[in-house]
Amino acid sequence: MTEKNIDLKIKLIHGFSNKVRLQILECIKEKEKTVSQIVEELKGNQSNISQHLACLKGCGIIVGRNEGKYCYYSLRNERIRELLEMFDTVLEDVHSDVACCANHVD
Amino acid sequence: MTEKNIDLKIKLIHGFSNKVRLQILECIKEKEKTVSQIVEELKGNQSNISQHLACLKGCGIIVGRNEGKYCYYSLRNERIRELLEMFDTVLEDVHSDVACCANHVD
DNA sequence: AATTCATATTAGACTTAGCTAATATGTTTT
DNA sequence: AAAACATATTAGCTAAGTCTAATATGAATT
Repeated sequence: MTEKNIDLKIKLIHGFSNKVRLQILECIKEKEKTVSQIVEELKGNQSNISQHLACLKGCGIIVGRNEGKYCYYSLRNERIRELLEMFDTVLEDVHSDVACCANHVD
Repeated sequence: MTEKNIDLKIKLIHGFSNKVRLQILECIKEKEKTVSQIVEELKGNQSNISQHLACLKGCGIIVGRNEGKYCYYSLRNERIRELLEMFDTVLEDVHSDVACCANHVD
């Protein structure tokens, strides 16, 4: 793996490593939604959500589609969905250990 | 997904979202290694590597095994390896999508 | 039992990520 | 063309993550 590739990989994974972003992904997992729908469902701050959407888009995790004044976001493809499911699977394995990771703040 | 579970999920994913940690994982992917072997191979700082190992361990991504004065680290299980491979697969997608999407900005 | 070796921990500086509030851009609606 | 609406961008602040250097712990060697 090249230096450049590992940087891209970090960028990709980083896209998943935030609560708001994970919630956005859960939110649009089944079907595309507009920014305001996401803001509404997550009870979030519009600016904040918009920034996270930009991040997810920049990471290649989601895609945006403009329609008039709305912008619909959805997962980029099926593999992203599979990856999300894989996280859940691994999480089941790992459940108890993660709970005591000292390197993170709750 | 419960509130608590989503936090655990973030912690797990966070474990993968750092260059040094990804390099460590690549390094021990095939077989267990001692801390000093990892430090040597990555040409890294001992303290730094040790902290990242603690993080990976705390996230349930790797396990440590003491043998005398040495400590051997390895991937926790096969699922972790699969997840690592999944990242590469998804990364390829992102690459190829980007490659054939004229509208994409860097 | 003193020294060396392998690893872990701590402290402090530095960097990056994330948040909110304010403002800008662009598109409909009136 | 003005107002309302949807989304994006920017600025400034705070919190969290990461690094290095120094020190501690604990096992093996002498």
